This record gives sequence, C-alpha cells and structure tokens, in this order.
Amino acid sequence: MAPLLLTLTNQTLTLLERCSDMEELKQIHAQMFKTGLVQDTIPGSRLLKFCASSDSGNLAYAQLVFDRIWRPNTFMWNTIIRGYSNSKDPEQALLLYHQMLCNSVPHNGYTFPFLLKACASLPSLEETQQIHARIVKTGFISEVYAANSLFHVYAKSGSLTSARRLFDRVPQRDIVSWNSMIDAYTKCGEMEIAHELFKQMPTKNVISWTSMISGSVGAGLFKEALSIFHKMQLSCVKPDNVALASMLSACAHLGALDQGRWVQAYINKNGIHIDLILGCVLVDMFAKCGDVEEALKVFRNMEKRGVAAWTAMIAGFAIHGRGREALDLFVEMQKAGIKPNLVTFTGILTACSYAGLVDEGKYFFENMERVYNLTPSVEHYGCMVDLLGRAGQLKKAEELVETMPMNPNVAIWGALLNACRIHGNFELGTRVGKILIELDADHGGRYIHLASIFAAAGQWDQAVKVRKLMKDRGVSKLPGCSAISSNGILHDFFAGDRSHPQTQEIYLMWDRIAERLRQEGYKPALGNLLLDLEDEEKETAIHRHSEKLAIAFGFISTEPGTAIRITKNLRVCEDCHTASKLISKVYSRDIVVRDRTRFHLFKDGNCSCGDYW
DNA sequence: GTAGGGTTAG
Repeated sequence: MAPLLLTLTNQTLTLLERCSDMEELKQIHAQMFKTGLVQDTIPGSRLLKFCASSDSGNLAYAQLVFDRIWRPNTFMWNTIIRGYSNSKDPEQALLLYHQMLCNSVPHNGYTFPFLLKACASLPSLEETQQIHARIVKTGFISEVYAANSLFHVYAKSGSLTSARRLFDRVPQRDIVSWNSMIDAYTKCGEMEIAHELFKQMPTKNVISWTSMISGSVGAGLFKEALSIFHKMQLSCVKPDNVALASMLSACAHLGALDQGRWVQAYINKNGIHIDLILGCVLVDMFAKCGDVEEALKVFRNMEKRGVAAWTAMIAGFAIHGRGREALDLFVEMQKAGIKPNLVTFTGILTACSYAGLVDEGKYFFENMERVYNLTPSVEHYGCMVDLLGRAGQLKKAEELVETMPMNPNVAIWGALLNACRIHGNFELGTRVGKILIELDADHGGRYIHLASIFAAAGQWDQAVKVRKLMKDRGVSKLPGCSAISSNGILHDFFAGDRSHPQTQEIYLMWDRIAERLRQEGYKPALGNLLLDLEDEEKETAIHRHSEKLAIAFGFISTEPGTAIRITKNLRVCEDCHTASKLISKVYSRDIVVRDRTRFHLFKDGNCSCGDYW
C-alpha cells in the first residue's frame, strides 16, 4: 500500500475509534466516500460495527451502509446480524442469515451466537432446531460459544430436555455452559436439579451464585435465597449489582428490613453504582419492609428512574394506605415524561382502593384505555371490585364482575368476598364463598371463610357442613406465620408454636400483656373462627395466634420505645387487630404489621388502615 | 460472540 493511503487509512481508523455519536460518524462516512476508503475492508467494517452495535449507533443507517458494500465478508454479515439480534426486530437477523446462505458466504464461530441470540428473543424453536442442525453439520458444535448459545435458547424456549441432552454430549463445557443449565432449571422451578448441578460444577462465579439466588426467589424460597447469598460471601465471591438486586428482592418478600439495610450499607461502602434496576429494587425493598421514608429517599436520590421505579414507589405508598401521595407521584411521573404501564395502574388503583379514594379510582380506571391506550386486564378489574366492594358499593362491584370482558378468577371472587366480610353481606357472601370453594377447592382458607360467614349468621349446621366438606376433601389450611427480626435473625412463629428456645418467656410475656389489656377493657373477639371448640379453648387458641406470639417476642427482644415490626403471611384477624391497637396505646409502642396485602401501623390505639382491610 | 437482576390486584 502506498504510504499516503496507509496514513489516510490509519487516520480514519483512529477517527472511527474515537467516534462518539452518529453526527460525527456521518462526517467520517462522507470523508470515506470521497477517499474511496468506504470499500476498504477494515475501515468499512469498523464503520458498520459502530452503526450496528454501539450504544449510540443507528441500525437503519447500518443497513444502508451494508447494502452499499460490494460482497460483504463474513465479519460484516455477522455485524449486521448482531445488530438485528439486539434490536426490536430480531426476525430480520434470521432473514439476513438466509441471505448470507444464499450468497454462499462462509460462517465462522461468531455467526451462531448472534443468530441464536435472535432466536432466544423470538423465541422460535423451529429456527433454533434448523440452526442446531447446521452447527452440527459445519462442526461448530465443538466450539463452546456456539454450544452455549444453543443451551441458552433451548432453555429459554422451555426445551429443557434438548438443552440437557446437548449439555451431556458436547465435547467442551465451560462455566457459562453450567450457568446456563442451572439458570434453565431454576426458571422451570426444578430447584433440586439446579442444586445438584451447582454442587457438581468445577468452579462457580458470581453469576452461578446469582442464578441460584434468583431461582430461589422465583420458587418462593426466600430464606433459602438469603442463605445462598451468605454462602456466596463465605466463598469470597464478591456480589455485584445483579446479585445484590436478587438478594434485595428476597428481603422485600420476607420483609427482612435488617438484611435489606445491610445490603444498602454494602452498596454504599463498596461504591457500587445504583443503576436503574438496583435503585428500583431498593425502593421496593424499603417500601415492602415498612420504611417508606427511606424508600422515598432512595427514589429521590436515583440519577435515572425507569417506569418500574416510579411504579414501585407508587405501589409502596399504596400498601401503606398513603393514597394521596401515590397519586401525587403519578402526576409527577407524567410530568417527568415517563409513560405509565399496566403495572403502574394496578399500583394506582390499589392506592385508591386502600385509601378509599373511590371517585379517583373510577376516574383512572376509565381513563386507562381512552387516555393511556392501555387495556385493563383482570388485575385491574380485581382492583376495581376491591375498591367498590370496600366502599360498600357491593351491588356495583357485583355488576362489574358480571359485565367484565373476561372470566372472573379467584382473585376477583376473593375481593368480592372480602367486601362481604367487611360489610356483613350474608347473602352475597355465601353465594361467592360457594363459588370459591369450587374454583379454589384446594385452598383451605376458602372453606374457613365460608364457614365463618355461616357461623356469623348463626347458621351453625351450614358452617359445620362446610368444615366437614373441607375435611372430606382432605384440604388443609395454610398455617398462619408471623416473622419478626431480632439481631439480624428472622424468627418465625406459627399459631400455638412452642418451638422457639424462649417459648416459656414468650408465653409468660403474652399472659402479662393480655392481663393488662383485660384491665383496659379488652375482650377477645372469639367470633366464629373455631366452631368446634368450647369458648375457653377458643380464647386460648386466639391468644396463641402467631402474631401475638411475635408481639410478645418483640417485647422481650427489642428496646422499649422502638417499633415492633412483624411480617405475616395471612391477613390480620379481627382480634389481633383490636389487640394490637390497644397494645400500641397502653404500652406506647408502635407496631408495624405487614400482612398478606398491606401494612398496618398501630399507633396510639389506632391503625393506619382505618380499620378498613 | 455465550450465562445471572426490577414494578402487578384478592
């Protein structure tokens, strides 16, 4: 090459390397046209690569550049395929691949990972199988990148057997192969097999650990997730953003504020960048663990917020009954140019429902389609049934169930039934209750609910019948469980639990509390929960509810004057609610209870839910 | 060039 041309080429390559946006690129492109460098392989490829695969690139422009290249080489074909595989139009990657085949352009080891990435985002099993055959035929199956990409697509399209067969047969496996398989199993809920592979794999990195953590979260094994995180630290693998996000998600589910705060401290101490997702899960964790103020602080400090972070904060206000603030934030969000999605609306409608903002809720529901171009789904109808029902508009709630464009599911009937409970509607309550024990026949809580409605109306024979049906069908009730954290350890309590090492102390403490409450005029609301027991037994049983045990433990294990924080897996019962209110007054202790659906802040004898739950 | 993380009604 002539020295002058060589200098020109090198200059252009340097310019392309330093190029930061499309404006700059277009200028370089124009120069390349003039000098004819555009048809040169190396500068031409670099130009294409910037347009097709850099963050500030432009795929349409890349296509234009590509179309003008006379006989593009394998690298160029790979580059444009890669561009489409990461785009909204991954199918185009497959089309280009077929063109590549027609033009008899040879593959290389890079072609298949790009192509399979496109398959993974479609995902198209048929295409994957065809590409698989070609990979085998061309011998690339022995290349670990191609094989790994295949595991990934198969796993993603749910063909676990294909993925595993391949995994067991390929000549070469690396850590990515193992991680892909582990992740595939966790995503299908096959935690045992995932554990097995995890144990077998020769070395583990942060991704291996994170897959196990997020897999456990997905399977509802939140404590397990915490324990895996702990083991990861013991093996000196440093958690990154992704691992911390999974861990925070487990904390959010458990209501494990102490552990969540520890993660936040870890982030600060190690200078970890709070990205879009990490910020979002931090907000969600604090809100779900009962510290809305801290959630808001994190939210305000985020550099950039995606729609999920806004939604998490809105939903956070909602579960604390702070509906007005949720709506204010919704307005602010739109001013910030963020478009709400379907999830945002469940947050908004929940906020309205829990705060009794009936007109506002109706307004937003009606505007979903018209203003925001979002079609309400069954979740949104569920919120509306709940909203109307809580507000006592049972007739309207029922009408909505009858006229909604989809079949009502258990959540819809559940919302209606809860409304009947709050407002004491026997006729509708029994009707809905009967539907629920058929639709959700394995769910013990449904039978108990229906039986207690009958009992409340004095129809004991009917109540007994329902209990008998439940017994005959072999259905059991999910036991109530309350968790409370002390010194960073979560303590679980079930009703009547005697497994805690401090059981004696705890029961004694509760007896003292109960005595004090009695002096203040408290009478246990025996209601109609346990109809097969005598009154005295009922009273004993109700005094052993998991929540009360947790509160008693809270009195033993926390400093006077500090809030007692409890997380419950079911709804708060009437009696525990009354007792908690009284305790908060008599002992001047705030009690924060997160139940299955929302928070209750018991303070000075009142509850933040306004006795409306 | 291949692998892991986010907001959802009862």
